[in-house]
Amino acid sequence: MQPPLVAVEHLLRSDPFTIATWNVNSIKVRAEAVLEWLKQGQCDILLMQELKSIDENFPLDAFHAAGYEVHVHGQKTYNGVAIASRLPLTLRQKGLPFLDSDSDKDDPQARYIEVEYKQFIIGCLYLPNGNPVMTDGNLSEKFHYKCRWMDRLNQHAAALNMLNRPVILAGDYNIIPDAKDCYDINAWQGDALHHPDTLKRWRQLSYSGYTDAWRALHPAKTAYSFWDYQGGAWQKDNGIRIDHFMLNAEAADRLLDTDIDKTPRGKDRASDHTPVWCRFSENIPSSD
DNA sequence: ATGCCATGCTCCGCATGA
Repeated sequence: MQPPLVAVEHLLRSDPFTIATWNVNSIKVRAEAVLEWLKQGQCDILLMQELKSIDENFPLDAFHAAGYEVHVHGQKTYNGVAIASRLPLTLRQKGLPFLDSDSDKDDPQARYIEVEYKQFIIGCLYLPNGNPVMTDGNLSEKFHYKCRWMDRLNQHAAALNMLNRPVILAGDYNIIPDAKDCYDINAWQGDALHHPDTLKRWRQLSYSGYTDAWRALHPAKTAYSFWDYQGGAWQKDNGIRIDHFMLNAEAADRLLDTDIDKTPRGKDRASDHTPVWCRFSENIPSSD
């Protein structure tokens, strides 16, 4: 009589859950579309970037009414990140730690927010674009900032990985990892999204133990998460894959599935990005 | 090399994005 009870108990203890990341390009303009997408009921935790809003103007009431609590790290006009969740989260921090070599330990750009759900640590990030790479024959301040920001992310990712907990670092990385992640990589050679200096830092994140979840489960596929508003990029499918889930080993072991939901990008007044999601099991799935 | 398109802010042109 015991075995069926044990099996049921196991299911109750390890509910799978889904995290998505979506650069919404203004929460004010996109709130309705985001809530409509959440209403489908498949997303438990949504990581958002490019709110372009201060904390006070985030449409909290509408998210609460839909059953989601929200942690916001906003900023006027630019950047801004938030995490909406129908599972109970604890806020860990807003902003990334600085490097010892950073002379200025201040950064007004709201690009990182981190929470935990049970044993999972979840970071939501909006990595700087970094273009133009050059100004007046020298590497630009914007490109330099992107490289420094990636150094800060990598340092923080390595520190989190020491905790022996599942770590999920997801968001708009503004990195095209490979030719397969682009309609025409030649058009992007030397761009800040596919530049030797930023690709090197992207690889450093892999070397320190983090895996690109979507690429791991779709090794030979081409799919995109961003299509420019300009030049009919969506209609021509001139996209790039720049929104990523990077998972440490403990998180990768719990990954059940991942994909990109193209549907929102095809709607009226869409963001130029579309959601990418990952489904996780709370415990490491056993093969028996 | 740049515009294309979209967004926010201070205004009706500019900065930013990728």
